[in-house]
Amino acid sequence: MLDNRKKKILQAIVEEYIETAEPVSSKNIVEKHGIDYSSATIRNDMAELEKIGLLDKPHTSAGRVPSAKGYRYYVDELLNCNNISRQEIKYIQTQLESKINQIEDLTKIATTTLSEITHYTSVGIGPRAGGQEIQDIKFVLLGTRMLMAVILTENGLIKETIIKFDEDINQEQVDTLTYIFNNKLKGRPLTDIEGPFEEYMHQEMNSMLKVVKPVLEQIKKVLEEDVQVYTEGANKSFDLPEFKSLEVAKNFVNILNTEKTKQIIQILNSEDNNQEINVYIGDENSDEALKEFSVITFTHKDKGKDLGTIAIIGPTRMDYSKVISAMKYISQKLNEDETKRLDKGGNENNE
Amino acid sequence: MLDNRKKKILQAIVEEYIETAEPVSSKNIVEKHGIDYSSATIRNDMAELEKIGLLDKPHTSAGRVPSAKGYRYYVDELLNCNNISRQEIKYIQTQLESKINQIEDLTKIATTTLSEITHYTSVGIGPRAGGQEIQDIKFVLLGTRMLMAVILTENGLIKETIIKFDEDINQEQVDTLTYIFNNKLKGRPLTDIEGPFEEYMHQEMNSMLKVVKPVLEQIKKVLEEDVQVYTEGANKSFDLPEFKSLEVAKNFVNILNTEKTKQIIQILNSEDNNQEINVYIGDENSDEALKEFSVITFTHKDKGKDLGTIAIIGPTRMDYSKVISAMKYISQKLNEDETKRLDKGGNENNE
DNA sequence: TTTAGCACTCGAAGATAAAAAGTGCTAAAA
DNA sequence: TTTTAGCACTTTTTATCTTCGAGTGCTAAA
Repeated sequence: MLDNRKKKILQAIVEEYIETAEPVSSKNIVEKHGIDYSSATIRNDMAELEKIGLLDKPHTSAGRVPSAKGYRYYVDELLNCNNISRQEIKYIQTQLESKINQIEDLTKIATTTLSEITHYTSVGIGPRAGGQEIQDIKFVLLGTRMLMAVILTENGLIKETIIKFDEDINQEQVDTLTYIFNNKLKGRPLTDIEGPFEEYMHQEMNSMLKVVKPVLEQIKKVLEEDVQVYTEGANKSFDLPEFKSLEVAKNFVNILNTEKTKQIIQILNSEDNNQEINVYIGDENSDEALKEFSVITFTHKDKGKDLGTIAIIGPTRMDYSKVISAMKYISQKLNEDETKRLDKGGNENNE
Repeated sequence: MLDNRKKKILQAIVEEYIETAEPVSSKNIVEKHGIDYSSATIRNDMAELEKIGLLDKPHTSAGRVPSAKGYRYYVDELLNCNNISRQEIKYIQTQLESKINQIEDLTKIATTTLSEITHYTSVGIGPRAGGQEIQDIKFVLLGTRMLMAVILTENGLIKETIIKFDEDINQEQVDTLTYIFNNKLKGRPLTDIEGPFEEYMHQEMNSMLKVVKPVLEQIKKVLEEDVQVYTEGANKSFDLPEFKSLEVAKNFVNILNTEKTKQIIQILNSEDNNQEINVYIGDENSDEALKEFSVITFTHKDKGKDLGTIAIIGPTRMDYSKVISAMKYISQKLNEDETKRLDKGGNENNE
């Protein structure tokens, strides 16, 4: 357990370093952070904080820098998570209330807003469709050899895809298709489309196989692949001093490579953590590429159902207070809206 | 007009510089590019090429570097635009022939493929829907207060959007909607949805206004906004020596900012140029941010209709020969496939 | 018209030195 | 026991100078 003064010193160092990106000296703490002891006293405490592993020292004659563990302590114990101004609150409200037609749009807007408020790079991924219950499936014939499948889930997620055929198909076949799919799948999780349902179709619906097979394949493809990824404000990070190092900048661009981002966020989220907001600092990240960055994520959920994940990615020297405050507020706001949305039966005004 | 030797020297300098990123010396040209004159002779020619503005000199004791004008001459007069290997051709074929369901997918795959072949960053934007003729419009009721509109155009472009209502709507209203829209809009360009049609609806269809108004608004929104942008291989550029300069790297990331890319490519394409492939070298770009980069674009067209634009963005020291060769091949291949696709009536196998 | 030869220029790389910033420790003060 | 003044020590930063090498430009001859 740290005594009070050490806590204050750690906090001062973390906050000063977040602000200036320069190692913090004992003198600086006395002068700028109103801790009324001599610099020698501070130095002694700093040496101890370093011994416990909360601070690092770039070299002998530099000041101190928080270690990953130091940031962790700060985030867990010292951080003010209500660091958000009236203006910012107003801005978030305006943004989130703009006209939205789908859950994906909501995630996207939240992603953008978060990046704008925090000035860090944000990444959003749409909800994983997997576990959700199917509410309705529609098939629409487009021309003679093309079909559109529209799948609605309980949470208002809408997936649509185009299916093309080698031969003409007619309205009757489409109606049968609609009937079978709805009859067998309504109320079941999306994942049921693969597995038992597929087997059933193959065995019982032999006559329809020519139509059913491409449909199933295409739907499966869409459910697997189509996780939308939004990246916002990648350029903002490049103004940060840590991006002076070409190596860091390169790694960062590599991480934002869509393929990789998706993977990473999913790894992060799968790691049990059912906290509202998850913070991964530096080498706490299991992914090698992320070890010199920090990631803060939250998943917008409703009754345990995933509605999309949003993350902030930045240097370990990140303004945790600001990011976490903004996330908390956005998260809360999304939940309010969600409640409203469901109360109204999914019928927001389009105007 | 350049004499033969000067042409050869210019070509040697451009190609050597593209390969090594180092200023090229007179000695290098004699030794590595089989031009059988003394270095002094080459030096004299180089001085003249510099005087005409085709070469630049970083400083007195460095070799020469092509100027934007020099690259332009090279691209227009000296370039081998058939610089593509058997292997690469094969790879492109495989990629483009993979299962594709929509024009957007095709643009996306072509964008990815181009980046993979050239090792530069590529950007693709989906077709602008604007001018295309409407082939069919479908409305699908999803629940009681939600409608999906699906618009098919003559070229197989499919746009869909969700519309939400304040009040319940019924199947009858949807049928009326379908009838009116198709009756009035089939065979007309998409742009007709705004303007005369909108006025007509407001005047004649007063009874339906509550339903029609949100529909029109949402459709207009989708047609305006929803130009897909794909960026591929942004990380590849970061290995190029010009990206050692932080300033350059930063500008580049800024350009790839989705918003901006879209804008830029559309500016580039609006500049009359109805060439198959357009090359904009360094300060030939009107956009300030692009002046230290080169952009090569082509638009995949069918009967004058825009089916998507793909661009390569890289340093002015770009391997024009390789990029242009790859683009030419992809462009040609896309046109072949397009012909096939239309012949078959838009019915590719889904398998 | 071409080329050999050489003086000249400029940047890159290395060496040295002085300056600046901060710590760690010792010994004294509170 | 805790705090602090003071100072030696360490390490980075910055500036200046030198040297080295690469490459040109020009002159005069082939």
